[in-house]
Amino acid sequence: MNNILIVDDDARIRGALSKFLQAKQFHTDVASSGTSAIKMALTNDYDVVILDQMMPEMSGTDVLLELKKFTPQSKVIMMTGFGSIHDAIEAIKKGATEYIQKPFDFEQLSSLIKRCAEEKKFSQCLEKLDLDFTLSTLSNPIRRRILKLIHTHYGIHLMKIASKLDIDDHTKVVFHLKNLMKTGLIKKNAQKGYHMTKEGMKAFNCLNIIERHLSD
Amino acid sequence: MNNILIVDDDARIRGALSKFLQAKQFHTDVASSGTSAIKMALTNDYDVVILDQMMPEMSGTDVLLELKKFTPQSKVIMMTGFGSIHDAIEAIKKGATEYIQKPFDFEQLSSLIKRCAEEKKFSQCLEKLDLDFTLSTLSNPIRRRILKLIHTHYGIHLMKIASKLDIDDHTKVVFHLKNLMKTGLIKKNAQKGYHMTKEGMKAFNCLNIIERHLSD
DNA sequence: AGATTTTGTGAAGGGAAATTCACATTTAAG
DNA sequence: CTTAAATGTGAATTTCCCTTCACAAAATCT
Repeated sequence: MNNILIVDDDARIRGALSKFLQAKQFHTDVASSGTSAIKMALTNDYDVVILDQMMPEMSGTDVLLELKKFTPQSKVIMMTGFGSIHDAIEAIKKGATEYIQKPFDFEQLSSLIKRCAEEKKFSQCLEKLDLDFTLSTLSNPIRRRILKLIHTHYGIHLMKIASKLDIDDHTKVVFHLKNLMKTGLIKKNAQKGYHMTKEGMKAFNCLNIIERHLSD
Repeated sequence: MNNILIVDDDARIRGALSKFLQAKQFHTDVASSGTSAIKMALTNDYDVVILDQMMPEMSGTDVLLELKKFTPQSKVIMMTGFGSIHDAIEAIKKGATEYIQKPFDFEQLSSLIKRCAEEKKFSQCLEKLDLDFTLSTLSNPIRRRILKLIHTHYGIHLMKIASKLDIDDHTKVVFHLKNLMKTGLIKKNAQKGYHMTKEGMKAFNCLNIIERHLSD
């Protein structure tokens, strides 16, 4: 079920679009102005926003820019007037995902929405992959300790890590080191010393942020 | 194996203490001045620092204050001169974990160290519990989505969450909600609506910070 | 009151993560 | 060169997280 926001000053279009898309199993909200659209987008997290270019007060482009600021993850389809190719290109440049020229076939819009929703789902997956990896890596206390150790002891070796962590079975440490390497947070040099990567530093900073944040 | 740092300007005491404690299976480093002690503490993460009160340049108290700034997790035992109860009390007030009056029985110091090391292990457990819980809670993408949802929709109800997340089996959502409640990130009001706690807000902010951090 | 929806519990099962063990290879030391 | 220490691999096992299912209690609707 996708959340759609329809923004148009023309009540007839709003109504017709809303009805049609609901029949297509989308969940739709409507807004009659740019300001109300932004308010709704702030609290409701829409997958796709369908935006009329020509509106009094705020133009579609203005609304688009605001939406990109506050809810950049939402996909935006801009509805432009017939023949205004220029407007359409401008909208895409400013971050709209798609555009459609009035008057248009509702079926055409529907497939456009589907494509946008798919795209959104996909880009979310990509983002979440990183976050998932980082968080699940850091959620293990042993790996956190290893990361800290490697941070303070550049090029530290396996057995040194094991002894510092009071772990008898070195293969256990190997397991977590592999894990950290697989996620790209640390690397091993030719002398088999472990050191952090750029990503590792990022993750390490994240850890510090969390620790500071949670302990105040 | 505990890491101990011995700080004393008197070489004889340093040597004797070091030898004695090594025989007791502690790992010991020595420093002859406050400044070198601080440098070592910054890179080595000692469990217990044994600190002489009377030293040229930096007094033990000065060193103590610096240590508390940079490595607050280390426990500090202050060695004070005979009869200077006042110094001892001041040291404790300023954050020393224990004190011992010169001249002292080495065995006595050894048991003091053991106690400190235990205490450190314990306090670390407490800290890490929170961090562990929070991180492992946040490492699950469903729980992250629930947290976001509850953030934007104060007092949202179970089925609403399930439908927003496109999850058919509500018991799955219940599972994660319980999880979030157990870690104290969210609570349920009398009307069975879910809302965030202070801790939840903290965690939520952490998440946002991390997301920004990882995506740049 | 009866039906339906919402909310909740507990047990069973799948599967990934982590630990342990047995053993191989490489490197360093005497 | 021999020995010992350090490093590494793969399989077996355990543990823990998550999902699913069957079902029950509570709240809401008609």
